[in-house]
Amino acid sequence: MRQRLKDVAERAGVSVKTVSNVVNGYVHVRPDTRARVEEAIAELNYRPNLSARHLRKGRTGVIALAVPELDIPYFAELARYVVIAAAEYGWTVLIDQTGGRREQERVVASGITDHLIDGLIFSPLALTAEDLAGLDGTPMVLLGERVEHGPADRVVIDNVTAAREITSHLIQLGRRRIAAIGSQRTDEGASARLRLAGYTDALRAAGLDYDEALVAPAPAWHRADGAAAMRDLLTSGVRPDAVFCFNDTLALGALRALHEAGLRVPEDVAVVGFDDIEDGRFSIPTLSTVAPDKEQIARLAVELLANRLDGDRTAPAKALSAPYRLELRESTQTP
Amino acid sequence: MRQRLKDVAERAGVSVKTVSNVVNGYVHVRPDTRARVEEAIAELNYRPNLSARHLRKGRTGVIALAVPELDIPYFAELARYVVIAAAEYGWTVLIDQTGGRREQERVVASGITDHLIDGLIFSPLALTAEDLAGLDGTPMVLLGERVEHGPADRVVIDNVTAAREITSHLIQLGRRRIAAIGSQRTDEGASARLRLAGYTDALRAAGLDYDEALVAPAPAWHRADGAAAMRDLLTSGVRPDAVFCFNDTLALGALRALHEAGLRVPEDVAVVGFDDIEDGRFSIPTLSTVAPDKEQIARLAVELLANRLDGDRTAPAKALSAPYRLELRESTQTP
DNA sequence: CCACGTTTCTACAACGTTGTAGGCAACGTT
DNA sequence: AACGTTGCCTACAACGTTGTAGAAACGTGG
Repeated sequence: MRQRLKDVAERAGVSVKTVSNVVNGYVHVRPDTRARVEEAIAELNYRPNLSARHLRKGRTGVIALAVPELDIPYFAELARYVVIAAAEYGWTVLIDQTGGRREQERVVASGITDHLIDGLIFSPLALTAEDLAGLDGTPMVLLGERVEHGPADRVVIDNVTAAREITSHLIQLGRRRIAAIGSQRTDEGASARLRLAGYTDALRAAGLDYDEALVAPAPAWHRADGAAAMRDLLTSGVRPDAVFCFNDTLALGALRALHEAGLRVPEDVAVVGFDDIEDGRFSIPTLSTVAPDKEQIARLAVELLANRLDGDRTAPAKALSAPYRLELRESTQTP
Repeated sequence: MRQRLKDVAERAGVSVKTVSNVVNGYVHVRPDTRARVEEAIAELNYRPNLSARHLRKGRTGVIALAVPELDIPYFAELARYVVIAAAEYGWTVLIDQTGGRREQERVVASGITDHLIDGLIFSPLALTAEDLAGLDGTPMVLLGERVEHGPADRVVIDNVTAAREITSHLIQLGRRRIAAIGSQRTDEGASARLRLAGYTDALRAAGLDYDEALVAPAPAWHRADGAAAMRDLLTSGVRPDAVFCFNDTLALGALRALHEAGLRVPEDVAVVGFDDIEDGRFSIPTLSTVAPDKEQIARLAVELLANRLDGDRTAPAKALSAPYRLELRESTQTP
């Protein structure tokens, strides 16, 4: 049977409130009283009932992180850093999987978790600004560019510049027929749109023509999609000498398809990705990529949430930018 | 401002309890009353306060999944299936990261999450049976073999047989100098010990000598450890013609090290792993592996927890076994 | 038309916690 | 000696919900 403050109080011969004061570190408790209470706590192995505490205080000490899929490495790595950053604020993180489905995302945003959580860090794939409008509820921080003019705080990275830089790197290597993998309909992929913009910027700056045949769409950004898109590019006869994949899993799929086609990377085709997931450091060849500072993204998101919780809930939404760097590895560097 | 039952009750002109009855689907409510209440609920956008509900009911509807690291693909994939399986019981899953550190695992086991969770699914790396002894608290299901004679329900797979089968596969391919990567001190790696046992079983059954020089330890089971262990094997001069890595990330690291050494897989060295993570289906070459049925593992774990919650909490601990199969891919099959 | 069971609804208490208000000593100051 | 201040502690109420007990309204069969 679980012990309550009352049980501890009886054992220590004090009032319930005094035990509560000891548990909460209230200063005005005589040392010997404190000792007696602490002894009773230890003997009964008392631990507070969080539901009751939170009912009373109005805070739960739990925040949620909602991501499309946990087994997408980027999100798993991000989740790890969010858990670590949240721990510094004494928060527990509840992780929600939306599957990237708009309906599920809407449910999460409108607070399926109800009064269980104090705040939400949210990486939406399908949600729109309208879905978010008129949310009275839980403070929220959005990750990524999916919802650009919503009412919530955001953490982003400069996708356009990053995409331009990694594409320019390919151009500096002497590549001229640079394909892109991962374009999506504008209404579904904000990241795709921004990375495509950076790609075309870089081509234009170098005086290269934009060739639509070199841009391959990908319905999702999984390995299988990357492999399929690469195969399409190879069979269509456009003969790329480099590929910019809009994320690393696409790139790993593309590497696989190039391997199956008997092409060498980077000699025949240079490949770059985006995200810097662990796999890309050990793939064959290792993968050049844009490495967003995930630790920083997580930290900023948690800080924004903390400010929102403790500060002004009606202040205008802020967008913070996290740094990134280029990680150049074997898939672009001839040994 | 958040709405309460009381607000809805006033608006609908009924008692608080009637609103509660409507919310909980109690049958004896007149249709027109029900309609009035539901209208009021919709107008006020009422959602129940879970802390209060749980304080009253003694259940929270939240279970925790504790894993060493979320960015280890095996655990990420497992987490995904646990979330899905738990959803069928109406449970939310709170994911905890222990980092595999014994202290943190002990905290989780003894209930850091306190009254917040109804039960715990736990994949311990460092915990011992003693740490678990005398836990009065939360029902728990353990994953894996780390704690073999503890007081809690468990879901396991038959590691010894699986390891024997995948090793036998290497032997059938004609390999004779089969290395193993991933051995650990017995007090830290129960999985390692069982998989090593299966490996030696297979060698013995085929009349091959067990050569200690062919068994490489790995402090952790990450890609970097696999690569380092493989390099050690190659420089030590034992010249293996096959490697059984005790998990897939080790194997991916080993593939990388073999590639760097200029050796071909599978022609020079065949490689197998364990876990069947997504990466192994797209690596170069694709990875042969033991594929535990993760969906089934998750489902069984959730079912065990459900039985424990609804049924007899003092019934003896059960251990269920989940199926697996061999996935044979390029890293053992010459084209 | 009455007795009785069923339906529909309500009042009250309780879940375990903490904020508020206040009481009682002990102390120092006038 | 009277007073205020401080330290230490307690009683009470409230957070929002639901189980229990029971009251009122309704329907049915005699």
